[in-house]
Amino acid sequence: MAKRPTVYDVAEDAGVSIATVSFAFAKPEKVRAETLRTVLASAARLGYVPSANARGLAKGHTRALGLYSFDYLRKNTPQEALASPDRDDGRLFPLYADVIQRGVELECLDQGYALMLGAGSSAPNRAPVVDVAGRVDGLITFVGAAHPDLLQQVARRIPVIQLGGEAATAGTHTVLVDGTSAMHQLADHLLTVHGYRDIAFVGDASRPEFRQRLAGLTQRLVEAGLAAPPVLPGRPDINEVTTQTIRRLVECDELPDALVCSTDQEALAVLDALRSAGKRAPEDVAVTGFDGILAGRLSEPTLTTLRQPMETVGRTAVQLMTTLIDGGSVPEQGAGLECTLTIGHSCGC
Amino acid sequence: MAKRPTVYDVAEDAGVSIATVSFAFAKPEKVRAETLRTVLASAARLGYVPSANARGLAKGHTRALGLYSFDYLRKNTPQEALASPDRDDGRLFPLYADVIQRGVELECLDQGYALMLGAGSSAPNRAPVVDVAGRVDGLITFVGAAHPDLLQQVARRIPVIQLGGEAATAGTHTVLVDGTSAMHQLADHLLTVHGYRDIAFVGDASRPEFRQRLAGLTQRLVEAGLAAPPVLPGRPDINEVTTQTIRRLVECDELPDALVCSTDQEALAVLDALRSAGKRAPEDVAVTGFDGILAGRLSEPTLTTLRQPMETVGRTAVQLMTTLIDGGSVPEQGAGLECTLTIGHSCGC
DNA sequence: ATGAAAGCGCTAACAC
DNA sequence: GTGTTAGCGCTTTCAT
Repeated sequence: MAKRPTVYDVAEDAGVSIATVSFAFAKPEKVRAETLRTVLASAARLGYVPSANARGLAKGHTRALGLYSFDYLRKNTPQEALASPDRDDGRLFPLYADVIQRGVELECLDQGYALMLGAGSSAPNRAPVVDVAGRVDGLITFVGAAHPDLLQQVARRIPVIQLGGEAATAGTHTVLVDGTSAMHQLADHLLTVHGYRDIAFVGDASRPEFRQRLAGLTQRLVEAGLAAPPVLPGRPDINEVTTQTIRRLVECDELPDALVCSTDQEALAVLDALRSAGKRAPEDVAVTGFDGILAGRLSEPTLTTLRQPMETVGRTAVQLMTTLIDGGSVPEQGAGLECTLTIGHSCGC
Repeated sequence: MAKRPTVYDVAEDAGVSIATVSFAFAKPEKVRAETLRTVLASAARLGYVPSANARGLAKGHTRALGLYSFDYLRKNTPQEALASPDRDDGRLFPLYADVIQRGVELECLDQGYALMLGAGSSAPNRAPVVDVAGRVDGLITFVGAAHPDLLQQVARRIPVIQLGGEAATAGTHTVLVDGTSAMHQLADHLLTVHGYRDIAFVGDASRPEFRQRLAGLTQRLVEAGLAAPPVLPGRPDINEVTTQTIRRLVECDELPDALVCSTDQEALAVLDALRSAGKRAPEDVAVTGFDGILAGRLSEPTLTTLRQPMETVGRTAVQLMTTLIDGGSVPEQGAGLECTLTIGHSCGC
């Protein structure tokens, strides 16, 4: 890495000015063929690689998009066997966020944008979200991955799109998934097909998707003349919490007809917890998830869940972003993308 | 995105110099508490986000790594049913490269680096690999994803590490996987446990991993007094090629005892092709793969394969890279990482 | 068609 | 502790 050659080096070597070197790369047609050859030859020989930093600085944009995600979503949480022997450690893969990310990657590729990945906590202090924001023309982030204040700050500089949640931070755009109507479908299935009446909700109230999903469920239960579902604590990232919840339920012999979980990860944790508590799903209690991750189709029993159009979410975000960057305007919240009720064995079907 | 505030704006607003603003962020302890508060307040109010481009330019590095991969590996190739209903389209996921990428991502996160993703063809012309190379402190690339000449050029500027292949381009480092000894294991299994004698190899000779794997197999066959295996054309990215190959074999009634495929994707394609030709594995012919992707564990029959430590490959690359960036030195080719023989049903077990 | 020169936003000496 | 200033490497008028 001795000396990174610059335009100056190339210019000198080729016996032209730096402007010509620049043009040779940017607008080859504006340079005489002869000169062009000389310059390109020098560049190749010297091993010239243009600095995207300098270019970005000069042009005011970088042709790169940023994707910011939770760090805890990406950490490895030890899990049960089905948790992919495919991996060196225990984390389930691919998770919800992984598939969305894939959509983002693919669409960036298609649109000719580079993608900068970053992740971190949602702590309000010097967060890395600003770090990635400073490098790109637009920032896509999972709802809740970064502190709203920070995002709002970033949004004054570049377009910001939040993924998969409801409600946007001011100045920010959102790709919506219709969690409410999705839950309606599930509730209808549980109520009508299975005739369950005693239904509880398991989830982490601090997660952004929680409220909407719970609301959707509650709505249908109430419409059916039932009480709002009890909410049991669970945390997709800390199985222990879920385990405690289930143990308590089992010890008090208070298992409901069905445990509707806020996410698939949560549901899988519930399935594990039930198993170790000596109970079975769906015989002793029905269990459902939300998201439609791969692991849910491999679990025993297979998970009844609401499958989100994950890749589409990612691709849509990038499409909105490029529109925004090109000066176009898009509604702050697009129509919510639809989820698909996917029936597995865990609901009793 | 009206006006992206800069250090100048913040400085003016806070009534200090730009140097103080810079210090406030870089070395808060070198600034009087009072001043610090003022500056930070102004920055927050103005929505100041430091430009990583400018910073990178000034400091000479970016704290970002680049990962460059095949575009065709990431495109969607329509596949058979098992090809993951989890997805919006037909591509298998996660593939070999996806899991390695995950390892890279995770390790970057751990080390505090941002990750820039890029992909493209291996065409020698204005390739995007240079584009991502220009933005980062180090470039990790899949063997064969970028043209060697280009890589060599890039390597004069920043450290370059190639993934998963043998042989490095000059000036480049490599994370090796020991494909040869892996193939030995498989060959021994096929030869000893199953007693197969008539073994053929299926793969794309233009792919970098091809040679090593074929060599490993050939070696053992020859040692066992057999002829070198015939090589049948297949291309992991174009099922049609594999289909043709299998059809021809079946029509001529020349199916060998076993078809050793260069990759899992190839093996899955072979399985499909056999099925549509009315033949079955492992009854009519044994089939094996290489890589250990998820889809191979979900296929029918499950695939006997050599599982690469994919996540470890990715993490190792990042570790080498940071060592290199910090001025350390590492051997051009580390010891090859070991693969694990994973027995499925496709070999007849 | 090519060159000269003025920034782009930030960091890092070096002064004060 | 804070301000001045000279770059970092490239793009881009504006001349020539």
